[in-house]
Amino acid sequence: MPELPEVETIAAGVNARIQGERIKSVELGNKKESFRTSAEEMAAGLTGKRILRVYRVGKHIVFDLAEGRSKSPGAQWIVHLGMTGRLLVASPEVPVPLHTHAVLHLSSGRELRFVDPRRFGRLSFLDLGDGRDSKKVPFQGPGREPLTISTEDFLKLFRGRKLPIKAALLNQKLLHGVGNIYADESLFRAGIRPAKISGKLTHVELERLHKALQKVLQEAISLGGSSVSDYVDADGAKGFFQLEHRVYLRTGLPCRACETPIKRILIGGRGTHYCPKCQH
DNA sequence: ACTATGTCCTGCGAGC
DNA sequence: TGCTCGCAGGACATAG
Repeated sequence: MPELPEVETIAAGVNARIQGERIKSVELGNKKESFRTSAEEMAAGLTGKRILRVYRVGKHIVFDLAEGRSKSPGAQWIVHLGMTGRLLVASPEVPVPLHTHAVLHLSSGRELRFVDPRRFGRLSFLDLGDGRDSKKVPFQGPGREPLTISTEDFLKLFRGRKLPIKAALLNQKLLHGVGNIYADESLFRAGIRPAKISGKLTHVELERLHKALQKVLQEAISLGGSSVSDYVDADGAKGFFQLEHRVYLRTGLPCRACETPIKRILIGGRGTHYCPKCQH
């Protein structure tokens, strides 16, 4: 489940490998659910464009694309990895994995492949036009960036809400980029029970959560993210943050702080892990 | 305006 | 050993 730190790692890895390359041709699969923009429109839009830059917005990977030698993006390719999506840069002789839904043939002769067994991932193409149409704005993501949001704005997002704080953290329209791992991990580090109602958190608790979330995300980015199930970054290397998990998927194991067994409950249908002694 | 629930999809592991 | 079955979850549609 690639979340913000994993997507950041992958985007940086892809950028380092293919920045500046031109997309010579495109092959798209027939699994319609993978495409938010029709395959025809996407293939036509991508073909011939140059990749200016690859970066992360929320859990999305954004490719800024330009025509010819232009340095301003006239279009964007947006990749959401869903649960099991992967972006691989490979030579043509490397066998194409099962569940490959898109292949971009690049000017270097290599291929950028989008592989996604579960098909929760989504590809979209955004035409930005010549920059004069105010409706054609660059992709901004559904919510606010957790790494840069101010404490004041963070407090506003969660005040007055009647759902569990864990569910609120997962809502991408509030903060984008936080998923199940980092929701659980940040709540542990802030000492807050995941089932606690968002609107009942005190000012102090929300400040602690804001700090804890930013810290845990930054720590994870510096370790290359978590590789819990089938996430592999652009190098094919795995991240190491899972070694730092304090509660996520540690049901029944002793809390790293107090040795109380970690509990697992369901919140909004999601597995949720916490320490009953450290979190209140 | 919010919040809750069901759905999509494949791989994996438990259980027989 | 080999099979079935239930579960995992991010985003979105739909319902309340």
